Parts: sequence; structure tokens; C-alpha cells
Amino acid sequence: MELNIPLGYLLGQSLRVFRNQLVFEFKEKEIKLTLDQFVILHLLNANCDLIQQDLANQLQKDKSIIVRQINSLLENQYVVRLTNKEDKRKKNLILTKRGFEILNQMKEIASELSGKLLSGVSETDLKVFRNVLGTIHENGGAEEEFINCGLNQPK
Amino acid sequence: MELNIPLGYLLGQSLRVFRNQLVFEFKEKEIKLTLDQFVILHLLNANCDLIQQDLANQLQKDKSIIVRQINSLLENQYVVRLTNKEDKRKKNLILTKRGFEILNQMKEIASELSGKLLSGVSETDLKVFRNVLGTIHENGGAEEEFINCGLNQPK
DNA sequence: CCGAATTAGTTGACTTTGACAACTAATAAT
DNA sequence: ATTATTAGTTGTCAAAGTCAACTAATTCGG
Repeated sequence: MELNIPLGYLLGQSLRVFRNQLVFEFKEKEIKLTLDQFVILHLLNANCDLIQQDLANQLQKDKSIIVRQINSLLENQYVVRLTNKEDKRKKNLILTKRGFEILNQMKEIASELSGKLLSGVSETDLKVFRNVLGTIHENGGAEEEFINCGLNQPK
Repeated sequence: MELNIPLGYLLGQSLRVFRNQLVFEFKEKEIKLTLDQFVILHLLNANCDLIQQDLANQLQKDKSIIVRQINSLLENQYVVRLTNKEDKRKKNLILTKRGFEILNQMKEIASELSGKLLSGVSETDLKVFRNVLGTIHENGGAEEEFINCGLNQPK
């Protein structure tokens, strides 16, 4: 039956399943953030000195969208936006304590959900799966890996 | 370095790579359709007697969004919307010749792009990959498989 | 060193998605 | 026969996305 189902269809379907359930569970715990905002906080925590353009590259979104999403995170005091001393065009984004706390809550929910959605998948298959996703990103002309700053602490 | 990257992040990244490049290539060939509209045409071609609610389930979208997307496909005469004889609530969606033709164009572009983005991935890994995506969908509470009507011809 | 090109960020206008409730019409259930 | 459910449609509103224009800072080529 499989008549070459488009890759984008399968990806979109799975992403939507994940996102819908994630945001649903966020709401249950009074967390009013989207998947993308969760990912942004995750990236900010895992990588130091990120600027908005980096996020735009990573998330494959227009930089104007990032500006607005960061604005929303700023309003909720999850991050602060600081002009970079060496290059005044750049704005460094730093997680606040508040942001760090909500990120941890969200991580737990996300990881539980991942476990649920991936139940029945073996460790080795999961590894292959993640590798293929990485390959897609690379073949699509991905950026270099980030350099982690080593300490994943809030400011 | 990998500190448990959220599943939704990886999926979202890959999907966006695929979608951005697909729509870019569509535009190059004067095709003004989105990934979702492509998927809808694909589903309509591969499965007979689909109604809008089926599409909503498959694409995990609200039915109101489907109505509007079908409206747009109607305006461009890629599909027709017919009231089902047995159940007058239902509307069957049928691909037109025009829709069938543009679908084939898009399929070619999509399949080429998939090949490019998946280059370096072995057949077995690809199989695992598709299986995991299927598992996610199933674990998320998926619908039953469609029954293909056997002939993938336009009306 | 100077002007041109590039880069990061921001804003505004506009379209499309998406969430959600209200509603109609048809069918199914009790 | 009344009630509940289902499919589809519409309206409203917020969020996401596109795109162009613009500022300010930096880099590049001469």
C-alpha cells in the first residue's frame, strides 16, 4: 500500500502529535508557553552567548519571529536581553532564575511525553532515528554545532 | 554534549528544513501550494471517499482549518467537493485532472528533495526511521489505516 | 583610512494558521 | 420522538509567518 509517503507528511504528523500533547500538558500545569518557546529556553540554557540570529538559524525561522518570541519571554521575565560588549549589534540572551525553573518543569513533561510516544522503540532504533533527523538537518545546510559553555546554571 | 534534546525540537527542525526547501522549489516552478495542501492532494489521490473530517484526523488539525484549505484548493480547481449520497452530512473530496497533474509535479519535487535530505542514510536506517515516526503517531492515539481504493486515477 | 557591503536587530503591514465557540443540517441512539 | 452525536461552516481573535524597510555596528576592499 505504501506509495512513497512524503517525508514532510510523516514528520508533520509526528511533530503535531508531540506538540499538541505537550502544550496540552503544559496548560494543565498552568504553563502558558509554546513548543518553540520551550525549545528557545532549552537552547539558551544549553549554550552560552546565544544571540537572536543563532536562534533564527537553529529554528529555521525569520529573525523577526524570534524578536517577538523573545519579547514575550522578556515580558514573562524568563530571559534578559543584553547588548554584547564586543559587538554592539549583538544581543546576548540569558536565562533568568524564573526561566530556569520553568524550563526544568517543561523538560520533565517533555521527557515523560517522549517516553510515552516512543514506547516500544528500542534504544538502538531510537539512536538511528535521532541520527536520521540530524542528517536531514545537515543535508539541509545546517550550521556548525554550538559550543556548550559547560555550566547549565541560571544567572 | 547531548543533554537530552527534546524530541519536538528535532522533529520541528527537520520538518522546517523540508518544508522551507519544498515550498522554495514549488515557487521556482510557479506552484503556489503549501506542504499541507500537497499532503491533502496526496491523501485524496491515495484514498478514495475521503471526507474533511478524515483529513482533519490525519493532519491533526481542527476541521475549520481543513475547510479553509479545501476552499483554497477549490478556488484553484484542484479538487471538487461533493455531498455524499448516503450521508448528506459528509462531503467527498475528489481530485480533478488539474489537481492530479500538479500533484504529480509536486510528488517529483518532493521525492527528489527527500532523496537529497536523506542522502547518506541506508535503506535499513530509513526503514527504522519511518517506523519510529509511525510509532509516534500510533502511540499518540492514531486512527486506523485507510483502505486504498486501488486505482489512483483522477476523475 | 574611507566608503561600500554585510550583519544583527527592530518595526510595520499584511496574510495565513490555529484555537475555539457557535451554529446548521443530517444522522444515530435511546 | 426526543436527544445526542457528527460533519461541516462561519466568525472572532491571537499567534505565527512573510516581507520589506530601516537603524546601528562591524567588516571588507581598495
